[in-house]
Amino acid sequence: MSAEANMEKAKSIKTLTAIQSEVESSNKIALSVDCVIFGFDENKLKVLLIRSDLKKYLGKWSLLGDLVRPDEDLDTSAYRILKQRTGLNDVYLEQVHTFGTVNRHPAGRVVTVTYCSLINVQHHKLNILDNELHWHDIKNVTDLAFDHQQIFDNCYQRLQKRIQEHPLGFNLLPKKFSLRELQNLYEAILDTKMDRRNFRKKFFSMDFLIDIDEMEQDVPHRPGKLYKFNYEKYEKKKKKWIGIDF
Amino acid sequence: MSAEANMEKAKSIKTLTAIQSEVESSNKIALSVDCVIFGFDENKLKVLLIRSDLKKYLGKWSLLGDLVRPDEDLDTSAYRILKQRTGLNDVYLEQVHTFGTVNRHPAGRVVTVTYCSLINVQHHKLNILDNELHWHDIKNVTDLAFDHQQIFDNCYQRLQKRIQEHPLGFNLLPKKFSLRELQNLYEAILDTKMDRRNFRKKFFSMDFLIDIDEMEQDVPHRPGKLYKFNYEKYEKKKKKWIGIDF
DNA sequence: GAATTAATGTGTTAATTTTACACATTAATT
DNA sequence: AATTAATGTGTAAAATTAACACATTAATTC
Repeated sequence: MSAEANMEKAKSIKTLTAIQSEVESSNKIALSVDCVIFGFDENKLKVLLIRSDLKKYLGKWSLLGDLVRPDEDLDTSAYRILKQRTGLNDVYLEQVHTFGTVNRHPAGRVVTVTYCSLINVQHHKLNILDNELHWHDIKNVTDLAFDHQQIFDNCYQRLQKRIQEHPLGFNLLPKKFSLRELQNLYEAILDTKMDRRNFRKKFFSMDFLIDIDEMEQDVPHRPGKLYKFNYEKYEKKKKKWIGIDF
Repeated sequence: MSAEANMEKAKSIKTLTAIQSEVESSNKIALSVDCVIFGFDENKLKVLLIRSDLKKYLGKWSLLGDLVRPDEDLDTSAYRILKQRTGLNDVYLEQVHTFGTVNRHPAGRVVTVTYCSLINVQHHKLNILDNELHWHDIKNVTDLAFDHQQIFDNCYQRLQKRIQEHPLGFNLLPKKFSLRELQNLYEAILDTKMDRRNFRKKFFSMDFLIDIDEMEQDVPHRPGKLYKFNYEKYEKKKKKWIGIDF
């Protein structure tokens, strides 16, 4: 390689000290977090949306988001937003993808990091009395503000994939649940019908269900047994599996 | 809910117009892209690293990264960086995760979006003559600058997972390859030994291999048949699978 | 060039996992 | 007491994965 070529190369590869000065310059970008919050109610998978008040998207619904503060970890930011909107902090929350096309936001360049959360609708009803917030049946989620439709689709597909690898669904159910409720949830998320016997077999073989020796109450049919999720056992088993962010 | 409570709520839930003004304010963060570039050479999985010239990390190795430009899509930025470092642009490139703890970078608040790429070392030897760049055996990758060790570990684990779901490995091999080379690659990535017969059976049943009716040349043993990867067929099949970012 | 060596190339069987499928049981309702 | 609609369970077939051994080829050695 010629000296000229090396010079050329040296120019094209930015050094870290160069980056350092750039960091201090105005070479910055607004960064936001958007949360796709799934719930499960009336046997339907729901997503929590907020009404957009931006002129361009007046009347449209959008995801729950906010700018990341300069002194705030990314994950912390996601938890803050979730907390602000739902009052909840002890939930499954996972980073999904970062969206950063130049013109995705009408207010200027905003890169957004998406997080996904699964919460129990029944336990947090009080937090969504606000008119601006609403649980939407995911079947009716279309035409969101900004690129939020794309973000939602991405998260939903990811949820469909991950629920088949990990028993995340428990986060959407009450502490005590019947196997029928569990199956309804899976059928709603995956948009498919499953064989009841094979479904039960599969979950029992996973060995994450604790038989609490209680029955459903006030159901208009033969009550089913109630179970709790064995988080402890799950956490132990997770460590033995291969993967990143269990 | 009382009027006061509603006021309180209105304050805590930031409106989009509020965000708009914030976007224009100084509430911005430096955003970078870091690329974890995997290669395969001498039957070893390698990762391309650059020598850090930041005082704090003098002598340490780091990932290839650069700040995202305000007028540049995130993906575009990743491709630009890859192109700058390797001269390559037509490769598999995938966003992995975004790292954003406050103190991850000594130069200030820098949130970084990680991308992962698989390239063919043989085809791009010329681009890494630069002393500052080096292919590291992944077994010897420890103690990188910044939080790059964590980022690398994350990408490597993800690669291990994804290679089992998708035949990404072809991107690391020359256009023509033998089944032994392919298996060596998988064994290097997954750090395991596999049964040769089952491995071959599996790949043939996938039906992504084109028999080009050529044999290995200049090997010190019985030459094996050479194959090409059927990208077209793979692309077609991808569409039928469930998932996000195939 | 014959013998040796070290790799390629192939098929079957067992084990495991997944799928398909039917009937007895229970408790609420009529 | 009879009816209804759900829960709860087991088995057989099918598909997938795992284990395993020997003949073949061409380069190398003698």
